[in-house]
This record gives sequence, structure tokens and C-alpha cells, in this order.
Amino acid sequence: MHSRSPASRTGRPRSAAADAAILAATREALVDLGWSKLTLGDVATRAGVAKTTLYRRWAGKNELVVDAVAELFDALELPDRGSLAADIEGVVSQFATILTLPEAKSGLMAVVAEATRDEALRERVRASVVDRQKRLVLQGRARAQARGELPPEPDPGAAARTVDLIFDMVAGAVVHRTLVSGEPVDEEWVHGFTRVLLNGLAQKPAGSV
Amino acid sequence: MHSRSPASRTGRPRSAAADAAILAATREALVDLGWSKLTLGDVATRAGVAKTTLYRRWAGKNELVVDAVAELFDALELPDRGSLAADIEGVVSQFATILTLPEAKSGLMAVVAEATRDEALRERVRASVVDRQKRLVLQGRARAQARGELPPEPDPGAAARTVDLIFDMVAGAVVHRTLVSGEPVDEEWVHGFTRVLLNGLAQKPAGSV
Amino acid sequence: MHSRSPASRTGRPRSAAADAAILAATREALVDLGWSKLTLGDVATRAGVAKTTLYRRWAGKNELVVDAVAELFDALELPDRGSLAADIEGVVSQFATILTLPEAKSGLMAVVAEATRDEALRERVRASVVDRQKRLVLQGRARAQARGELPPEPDPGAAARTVDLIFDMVAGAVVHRTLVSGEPVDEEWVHGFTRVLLNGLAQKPAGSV
Amino acid sequence: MHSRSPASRTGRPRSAAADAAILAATREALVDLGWSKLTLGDVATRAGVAKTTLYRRWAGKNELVVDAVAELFDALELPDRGSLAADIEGVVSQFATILTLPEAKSGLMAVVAEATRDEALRERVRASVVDRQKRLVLQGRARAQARGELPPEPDPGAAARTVDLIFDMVAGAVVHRTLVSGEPVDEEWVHGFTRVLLNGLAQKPAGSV
DNA sequence: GAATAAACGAGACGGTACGTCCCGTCTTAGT
DNA sequence: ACTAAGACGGGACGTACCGTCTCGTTTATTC
Repeated sequence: MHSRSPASRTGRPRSAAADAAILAATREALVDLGWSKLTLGDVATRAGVAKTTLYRRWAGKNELVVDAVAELFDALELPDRGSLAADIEGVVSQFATILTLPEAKSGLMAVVAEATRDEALRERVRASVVDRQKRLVLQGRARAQARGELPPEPDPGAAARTVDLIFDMVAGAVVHRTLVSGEPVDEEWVHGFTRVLLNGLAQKPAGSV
Repeated sequence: MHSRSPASRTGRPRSAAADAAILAATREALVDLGWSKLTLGDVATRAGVAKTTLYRRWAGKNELVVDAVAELFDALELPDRGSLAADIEGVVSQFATILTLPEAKSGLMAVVAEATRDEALRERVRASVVDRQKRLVLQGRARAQARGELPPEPDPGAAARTVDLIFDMVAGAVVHRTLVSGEPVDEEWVHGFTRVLLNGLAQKPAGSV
Repeated sequence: MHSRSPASRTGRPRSAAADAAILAATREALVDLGWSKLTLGDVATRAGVAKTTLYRRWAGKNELVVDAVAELFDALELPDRGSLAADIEGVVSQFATILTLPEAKSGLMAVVAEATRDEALRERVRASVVDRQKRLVLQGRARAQARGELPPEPDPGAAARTVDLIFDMVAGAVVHRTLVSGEPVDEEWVHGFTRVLLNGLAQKPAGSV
Repeated sequence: MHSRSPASRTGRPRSAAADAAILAATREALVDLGWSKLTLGDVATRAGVAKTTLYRRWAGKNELVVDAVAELFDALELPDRGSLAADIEGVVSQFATILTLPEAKSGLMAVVAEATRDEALRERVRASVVDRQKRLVLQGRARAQARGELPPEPDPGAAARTVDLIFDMVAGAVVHRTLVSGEPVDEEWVHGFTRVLLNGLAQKPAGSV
């Protein structure tokens, strides 16, 4: 998350409670104000913490918001509903639910926007948010293979590329639907989307289209 | 784009050249500074215009950036490559190319982020960017139907929903690939994505997968 | 006092009222807080002015305080009491009275202290305060010469050195009495001091001592 | 100078070396930074001491600087040059020399300025600096009386007032010449000043001037 | 020589002010 | 009526110190 000079033994140790308070206050401020009107001074006040304490731990607004938002996605889990399609529908719905939280949508898109000009930030987003949730795709595939719904992957390279493609498609579509189109991710949409995704993936050969 | 009080007949008319200069200056500033460090004073200076002139025409940074960025996407067109798959691949590549422009990615995502808290802004984004490009989906479908690749749509409601779904999937996946994953949208990825999309759409029944 | 780029004809002109309000607010803040606790933000607030307005006109706290304090000494004038001794006693008393004002003592000594490390500031103090009041010495001598109490000065160089010496002695003694010794400059002290000064100056030859 | 709770018999005693190191570091910092930019954290670092150690011994910056500067004036002594005038010229020159030290001028004036709003501080300045050096005036008068240059003082009250007046005049004039006028206290000035002072004091009656 | 108790270094803490930057508005004179 | 110029009131920035606190460690003195 953030670190200080390695293994300082002397001096007063940093308050562990402050970290949690700051991240919670950040999410609260995102709800109330949104990203662009969120100020670090306000976050510090909400957290009952001095501005210096905040700056001692995070380099700036972007890094802070990434950490605050990333925690939200840890709530995601792959439900076991008996079929791959049902499992996917479940996790897509969860994802959409999180994305409707004001603290998630306002913060996430803003840091993605900032990350277009800040390689370190983009890496932080990927590590904290994207890669951390790729576990869901891997878990889903493993479970489907155990059920016999999917064949084992012979080529590890192709398998990794497919995971990335799936993640781009799932995350991208849900984010676009929610934030750009501004339409609800309801059961019907989830069903339609999942059908297209799974059918598309099932047809390995580029076939007759 | 922006308007003035309806019947202003007297006085010096607004400079038409100023509009174009301001939008160009905005894109230039997006390239140099990114959204968050872009200031309206700087844009005015770059455009050789007083700050007052700028504020008389746009309400603020968000509105200005939407207009500046929206123009970029008008360059998109559906190529006629002989098959639906090839046409889609062409337009996806074009879209990805535009998204690699610094002025597009930095600006677009930022206004989407801002739009999560500003309904009027989201409407402006949707009108200026999203809906304006939906023509591509409609055009592609019409052409494919003319070629006999797709059957005519009997149900207009379902047809509209499918257009929306396709748009969410295409735009979402490309944006996610480019901005979040930070991986290139190369020929291989475009091919894989298009295959999944078209195969998925072709299999109407939720079938045996 | 302070200046901007020479002859700016365009743009909104600086508010003349703001200058006066700021200097008055500075003196008020000196009374309430003293030099070391005076903050420019507070002065701006008291003056009903934004901090930027203040910084646009003065480089910092020192320059501002010099200007604010210098105005106080413009109230000094040489009374015509009929004899040189009486005139001097009058002006010394006036000077002592001004030095008992909190805004004067707190501010004046502090800028003198700061000026020990800032040649430009020392020059400003000398120009705004010291040299401006040397008129009193010159005026006193001229009047005494007119009365026949003092002979005309044959040597201009020696005359200037004597003016400086007198100023150092008068100002130095009163300041020291007031601020360092912390004793009142009462009639008795003024009388004693003036007697020593005038008798000392009257005995041109280094005499019998 | 400073004290701790009266009867602390147990526990580690305070380091005597730390006191000296801190005062020396304070003077060093005054030279390098001047009073206003001197920070206690920096002094502690220079002294190789923790900030806590410093605060345990001095209440704040003002008290510390008074103590650091006061030591400088202990170097003053009344030379025996054979006549009162020569003795005075000697001590005035010494005083002026000390006042040219950056650590003296910057620090002394600043604490005098602060003392205008802090009675306890002014008392500390008077006790540590002023009264401690009044010995020079007393010593000079005693020596002059022994030589027969001055008559014995019949009235002790008047004598004390004269001592104060002399001190105000000497210290005041030298300080003003050095710090405000910014002119050197050279032999000529010392000679002129001493002549005026002694001649003035010699003429007891307020006479014909 | 072990226990005690205070001083010590280090550095985090809540807080205040700094001087700068930009906001969006206004007040000029000029086009 | 519009324009360029630039001052205006206001608010947040990120930094520097303040004086306090909480640690683990060191060092005399007292049992």
C-alpha cells in the first residue's frame, strides 16, 4: 500500500488506526464530494488526522484514491451457482453493484484518467485493482473445467491471453454500461451479455461468420 | 455546442475563429498537461484569447473538454471491407487509434469520471460522443443485412437493446484494454475480440454451452 | 512605497483603497498580536482583502510592516517653543510618545532586527523612516541659527556628520530608554537628556575633559 | 539560566555538555540563518541533540536566544587608558565590535522586539544583558573619581539616574549607528560622540545654552 | 549489581501559516 | 456588444515548523 524507509526501529511508530481512518474518510469524501472536489485537507479533517500525517503516507490524491477504492473490490467473490454461465452472471452482477457505489465510480474513473499520464499510477491501479481481481476469472475457469464445462488448456500462453481478453470484455462492458451509457445493469442485460460472451468463447474456430 | 441569448442583434458579434482556436488550444493543452493540470487561463493564453471570452462560451472545464474531445471521434467511419467481421475489425482499430491520442484518453476518461456526479454533463457526453457514434453500429448492421450476413430485425425493441449491448461491449473492451490494461490493441487482439463478439451474437439460443 | 510594472495602461487598475486598508489592518494586527504572531493571512482578512492582493503589492511581512510603521512617524513635527532646548524637548517627547504605541515598538524593532540580514530592507527602513525624519534636525538647526542660538555652519561636511550624530544620539537614546530599559520618557529624563546633548554640542573644542 | 524541579536526586542527570552545545549551536544558527529563519529543530540537529532535550531546558526560541546572545557581552571590559574619555572610547569601540557580529545584532534586536510584548522576556533581557553590563558605567565613574576627574556623588538617587541616562545614551547611540544608520563606528565617530557626552555631562547647570 | 528513574535519540502526531496557483468574476480601456 | 488585460475575493495546494507525544535505549544513583 505504502511504505516508509525499511525497518525504522527508533522513534514513535506510525499509528495503524490512522491508515484505516484515512481510507474510510477518503471513501466518505468521494461519496459527498466526488473526485474533483475532494481535497486532502478535508479528508484529513474527516479522518481526525493532520494533513501532514496523510502526506507522510501517500504521495498525493491519486495514490490515496486508488488505495481507498481498491479495497471495495475485495468484496467480490465467485458464487457457486452450478454452471459457468450462472457463476459469471453472479460475479458480473456483483461487479455492477460495486460500480454503482458513488465512491467507486467517481474515484475509479478519475484515477484511470490520471493514469493515462502517469505510468507509475497505472501500474498501481493494475496491481491493486485489476490483477487482484483476475483471480475471479482463473477461479471460474478452474471450476468450469472441474465440472467438465470447459476442456483443459493445452497452451498456457493462449490461456493467459484469453484471461486478459475476458477481463477486458467483462470489466469494460460493465463499466461502459454503468458509467458511460448510464443504463442499469439489470438481469436482462447481464443475461444477454453473458450469453454473447460464453457463446463467443465456445466457438473456437473463426467459423462461418 | 454552446449558445447565447437568442436575439442579440446589436453590438460586436462573437468571433467565430475564437471557437476553433479555443478547442484546438484545449486539445493541445490536454496533450501537454493532461486533464488535471489543464487550466482555463492557460487554454485562453494558448488560444490568444482573453479568459473572459472563454467563459462567455463555455460554462467550465468539463464542458470545454467534452467539446474538444468529441470532435476527435467524428473521424471514425465504417470501412467497407466486404464482410461484417472485417468491417468491425476496421472500426475497432480506428477507435483504438484515436484512444491512443493523449488528448483523447486523458480528456475522455476525466469527463466520464466527472459525469458520474453531474447528470447534465453525462447527457452532454452521451449526446456528443456516444450517440453520435452509434451510427457506426447501425450502419454496420444495415450493410450486413444487405449482404445477407444478418437477418432483418423483426422486433425493434430487441434490436435497439442489441445495439446498446454491442456498443457497450465494443467501446468498453477497447477502452479497458487501452487505458486500464495498458496493452496494445493489435491485430491479434482485434481479431480475437471480433470473433468472440460475432460468434456470440450469432448463437441466438442460450444453448448448450 | 511599492510599484508595479511601469505604466500598465490596460486591465483593471489596482484599488487605491486596498492599500490604505491593508496598512491600517497591519497596524491593528501589530497592536493585537505583535510582529511575530502577525500573519499576512490575518492582515488580509482584517483589511477585507484577499491574500493575493496583499502579495501582489508587498514582497513580504517585513516590507509591509516598514510601510505601515513609517506612516506613524510622519506625525512628528518640530514645535516652536522659543528656544532650541525647548524645541528639542518637544520633539523628543513626541517621538517617545509614538514609540509607546504598541504598533510602533513591536514593528519597528523587528524590522530593524530583520534588516541586519537584508540590505535592501535596511535601505527601505532608512529611506522610509530615518531619512524622512532627519528634516526635523535640519529644521531645528535652521531655526536656531535664525534665532542666533547657533552660528552658521562653515563646513558642510562637518555639518552633515553632526546631523547624523545628533540623530543617532536622539533616536538611539529614546529607543533604548523606551524599549530596552523599559523606563518612561518623562519630563525629567527629557530635560536631562536635552541638557547633556546641547551642552555637549556647544563645547566645540574637546576641551578640558 | 534555566532550572529543573528542585530535588531530583535519582535518575540520569542532565548532560552539562548539552547546554553548552545548544547555546553554541544557537549562535551558529543565528550567523547562518538570522533570527527569523532559525528553527529549534535545526538548532537541535546542529547541537547533536534531540528536540525534546532542547525543550526540556528552554521554554522557546526567545529564551534560548537571549541566553545565547547574553554570553557574548560578557567579553566587554573597561580598559584603563588613563583618562575617562579614553576609557569610554575604548569600551564604546568594544561594544560596537560585538554589535557587528551577526549573531549579536540579529539576535539581540529580535529579542528586544519580542520583549515589547512579553514582560517576562524583557526582564530576562534586562537582567542578562543590560544590568549585567551596567557594571562598566559604575566602574568607569569610580575610576574617574579616583583620578579626580569627577567629583563624588552626593545624591545617590541622582547618581543612579545619571547612570541610567549614560547607559541609554551610549548603548542607544551605538546601536542606532550600527543597525539603523548602518554606518561604521569608527574612531572619528567614537571621538565625536564621547566628546559630546562628556562635555554635556560636565556642564551641570542647564546654563546659557 | 540489580532496581529504579530520569534523561536521551528518534520520529510520528495534531496543528498553523506559509507563499503559490488557479478559480470564476469584476472593472477598466479599446475595437 | 464584444474584446484583451489584469486586478479582485476566495480556496486548496504541498511544505515547513511548531510544541507534544510515544517509543526503545542509555546512564547515574540508590537500595
